[in-house]
Amino acid sequence: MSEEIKNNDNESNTPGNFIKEIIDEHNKTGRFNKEVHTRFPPEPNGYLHIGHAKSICLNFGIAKDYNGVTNLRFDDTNPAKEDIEYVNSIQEDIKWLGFDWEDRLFYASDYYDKFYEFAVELVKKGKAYVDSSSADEMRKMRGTPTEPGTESPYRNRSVEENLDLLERMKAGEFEDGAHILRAKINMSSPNMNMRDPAIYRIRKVDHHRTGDKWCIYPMYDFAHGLSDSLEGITHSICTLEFENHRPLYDWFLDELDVPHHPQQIEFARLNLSYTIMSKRKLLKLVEDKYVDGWDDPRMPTISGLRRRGYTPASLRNFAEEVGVAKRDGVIDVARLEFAVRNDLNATANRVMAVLDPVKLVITNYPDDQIEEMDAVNNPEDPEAGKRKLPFSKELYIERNDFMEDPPRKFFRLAPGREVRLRYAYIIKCEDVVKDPETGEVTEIHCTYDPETKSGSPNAGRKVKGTIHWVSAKHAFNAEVRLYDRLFEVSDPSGDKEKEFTDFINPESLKVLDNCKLEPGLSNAEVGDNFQFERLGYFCVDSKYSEKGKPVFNRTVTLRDTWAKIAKSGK
RNA sequence: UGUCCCGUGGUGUAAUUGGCAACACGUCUGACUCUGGAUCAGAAGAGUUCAGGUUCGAGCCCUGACGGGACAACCA
Repeated sequence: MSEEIKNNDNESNTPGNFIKEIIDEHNKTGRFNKEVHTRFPPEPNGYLHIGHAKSICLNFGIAKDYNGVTNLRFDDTNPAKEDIEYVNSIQEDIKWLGFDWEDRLFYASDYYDKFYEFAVELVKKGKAYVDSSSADEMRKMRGTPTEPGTESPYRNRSVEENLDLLERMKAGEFEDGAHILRAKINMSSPNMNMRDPAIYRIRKVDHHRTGDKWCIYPMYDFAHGLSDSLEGITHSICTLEFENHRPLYDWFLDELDVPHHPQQIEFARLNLSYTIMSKRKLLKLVEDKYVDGWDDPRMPTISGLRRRGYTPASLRNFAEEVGVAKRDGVIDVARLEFAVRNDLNATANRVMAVLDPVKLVITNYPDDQIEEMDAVNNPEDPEAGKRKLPFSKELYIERNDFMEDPPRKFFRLAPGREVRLRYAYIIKCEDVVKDPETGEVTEIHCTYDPETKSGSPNAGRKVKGTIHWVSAKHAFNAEVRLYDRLFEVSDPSGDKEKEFTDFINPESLKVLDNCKLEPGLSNAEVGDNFQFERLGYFCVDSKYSEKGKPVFNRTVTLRDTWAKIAKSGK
């Protein structure tokens, strides 16, 4: 009996954060007499990344917490940078993440007519003017953060003249940059954003939605708050760098005759160690071919993470775990890796895969005998059932599961030692065959103990190690791609002397083309996730796989305490 | 030399709105184990940037310092 938790209907019941405090306060005072309404407002100028995922989870999550709704709105006010390709990929990524904007898909460009009317209203109120200074002149007149700006010589044009000029700007009479519409606020404001910011600029380019209808386009600061207002957004959540823009956001809504004034709230964007998030830099990685496109499995893009094998749930849980605050910080990628492991551990079927094979011969096993061994698909999930694994005299095992001269704490195979072959027998290493030239081990000869078959009554004998294997004659040969962190330093942008590309991890991708997998894996399909026992989680690559010939990507390794011991040298 | 924001274990978030700091990741033990995975049990680790003040009592309020960040696109 624990029904003591009291809950206001309009109060959240998930862990607190500063945004919820603000919303709770609004609900208490009745600032908005409507449900919580948020929006996710990407500019369609690139692919979404894990940082956007945080924002998506936040916006949709907060709304859901309060029984509200969320819009998807493309902030498409700069046609020069935007493209339909991005509006499509963005929608795909949000859906894949598991969020639904239902019928609330909007574009800032839907409001271009209204924006123009608002601009006219501003001009008529004497709150905006057309400036004919060049961009360069304007920059000089803007001053610096510590010095006030100076007023433009065009600042006091009459309303009539401004109206006329604005109309002719719209009509296409002027070239790009000839004139610009500015808000008339305060050139000596300590907040640079208030020094007569631009509202409309001339851009004679086609827009991916409105075509050539417009040649003047609104600026973000003008368009964003108005879009929010028109859509009835209550809480407009954005990142910290817009903090100084809030007075301007509010100014437009105060000056203009709008029915509704949303609250802008800023939070700290996601920073991940060993990861780059800047769109410009991600673009460089793609353009200069450091990676294999926006969806390269090493990219922090949602499409990259998807191809890497990350699940939507793992990303959502990650976003939930890292929380939200105003303090800027860096999240360790290890947490993202934890999130996938955690999800995949519960859901991914286990399979046997030998990535770096060396042949193992069981000398006392009958030449042509084949046994079917029972293997559990997922010990975490009884529903997942069992499967049969063919076992025979010649097997492949992982090269690094054998050492001729093992260090302390090495529990695996070595001359004279016993290990268990998972789901099969205990074997003992009797001999090693080497290439006379290179000295490389080419075959390991073992004997098996027939009494120790997995599942049999006498199987109980304990040995120190268990290793995985694949029957040589049944093995499915496949390509496996081992991905690791793209950068070898925690903060690739932290060194002023060097380019971030100087820190690319040369081992971030290893392609292995002679991997021996259990036969059933030949049927694996895109979207399947597996745990290769003792190695890590792998998925079927969506780009290089062919029917019947899947290529596998390593999503993340298993936690590996042996690697840690080996590395520490003890 | 301006304005705004931020400052809690290694990292990230909490702290019933003023009642002697909790959770997660990471780290380290140990148990268990046919995955050196998972699981289980436990440990170490902050007295909340600093200094004053208000208060019976401050991480929460006030003042000042210090530290970090944002702002000078006709980008978003």
